[in-house]
Amino acid sequence: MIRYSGQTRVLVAVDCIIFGFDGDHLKILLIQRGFEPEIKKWSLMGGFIQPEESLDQAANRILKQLTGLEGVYLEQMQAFGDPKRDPLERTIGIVYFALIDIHQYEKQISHEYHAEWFLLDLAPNLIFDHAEMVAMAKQKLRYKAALHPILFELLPEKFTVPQLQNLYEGIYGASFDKRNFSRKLLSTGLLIRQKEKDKENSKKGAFYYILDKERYKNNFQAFFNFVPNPENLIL
Amino acid sequence: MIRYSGQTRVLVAVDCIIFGFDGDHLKILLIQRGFEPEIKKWSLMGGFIQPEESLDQAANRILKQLTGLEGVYLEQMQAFGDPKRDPLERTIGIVYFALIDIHQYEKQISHEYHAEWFLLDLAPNLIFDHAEMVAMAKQKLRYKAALHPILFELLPEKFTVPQLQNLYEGIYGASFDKRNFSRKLLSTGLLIRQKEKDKENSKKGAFYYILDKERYKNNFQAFFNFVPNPENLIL
DNA sequence: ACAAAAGTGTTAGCTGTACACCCATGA
DNA sequence: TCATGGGTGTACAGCTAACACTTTTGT
Repeated sequence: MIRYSGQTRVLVAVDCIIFGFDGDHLKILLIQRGFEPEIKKWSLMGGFIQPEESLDQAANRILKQLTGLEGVYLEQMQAFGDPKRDPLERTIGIVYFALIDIHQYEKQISHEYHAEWFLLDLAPNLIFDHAEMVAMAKQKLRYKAALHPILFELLPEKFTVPQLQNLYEGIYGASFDKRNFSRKLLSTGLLIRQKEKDKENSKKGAFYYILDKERYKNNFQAFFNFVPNPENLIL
Repeated sequence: MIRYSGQTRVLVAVDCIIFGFDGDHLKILLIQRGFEPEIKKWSLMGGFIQPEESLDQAANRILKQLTGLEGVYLEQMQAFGDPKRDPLERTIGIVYFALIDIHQYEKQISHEYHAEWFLLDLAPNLIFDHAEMVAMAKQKLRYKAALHPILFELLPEKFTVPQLQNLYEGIYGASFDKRNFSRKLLSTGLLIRQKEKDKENSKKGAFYYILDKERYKNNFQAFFNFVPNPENLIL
């Protein structure tokens, strides 16, 4: 087979930043690396790209290996290519970030990787440049969530407005007026109120809502303004 | 040297989408590919990553090779990794997009690559998946320019408000009210009016402005709303 | 009865947008 | 003097944000 001559070939790894929300805090799922170098240190879940798979396929495969989940929100973020980022051998790292329902994950967890959820702001030291990747993903999530309705991906199918508000408040480290929040949210027309209430978090109970998937798809690219005074936030 | 065993190494190419604005239309700079496969076909400017350079360095090198320019706006966009995207050998393509002042380029052009500017919507057929890359870059540019003041990068140091409005109108294929446009723009405080006027495009002449670089840096991450009715645009 | 969280309505200020006229100049 | 493009002000509508009270129910 003819190939390009005189060029260096390198490893390409796909790393996944997996976000989850436990009801109070935003978390990321980390694993203990199973091979040298840096064995046993905390790391993002990743893997080398295989000969016959695309980048998206690799990311989905890696996510499934760890969480058992398929069809979740997964987006390519950025490629990292410092020549020294992996001390053993040059590796280009292509980072994806995923938003999953943390409770779904708990049902299907694979224990093979010694994975653990960490509070986003209290994560342990990570190998290589993974901390930089996580920092960028956090920025990106804030940025994107301010404009597009992606945070639903972190919640179960049925969720309440106060839960969603908690999530936004957690992500932006700010508190929003609940009347304005609820009005803005419901005015998108993306939510369908259910008959049942969530009685776990209050005596009165809060109505469950589900996403109107059709409208969600159609409205995804529209600009929203889910965060009051976005110019005051550090993105 | 110890290496990761049993893994496939692949080529990594960096491809640059170079945008320019001729005063009326948004254009991209394409080259005629100089080697097989697909020799002589139109292509983005690209090159394989070298052993000791980072991705950003590679992109800057490639941009400089073609245009002679340094220090221009350059942003990593997306990695493309379909296993069959290059028929000769598997190659991961990492795409950057650059915004340059087309007139600067003309001063420093390298003729080595048979480069030509094409109207964005009338570009020729491109090799591999380059057309997909360009389509994505166009979307991304529209998206980003609606929120951040990046289009200055396409203009000379001194520019007029009508020029800038032309640029926005070209990019969004829409026409904006000049009173509202000018007010919105000047209210950002990013522009400093000069004493001279551009007399080339009108008898009365239009004041030149320059960017307040300090404020530009500080305000870059703030949200703007440069495009009226953004929800009507297809991004 | 009381504590705790859910749910809802009004107003004032601001921002976005529509719209029309005068100005400066070269031909 | 006229045609061309540059520059500006105002008014209305819609949105954002600030703000407080009632409802429900478990204990």
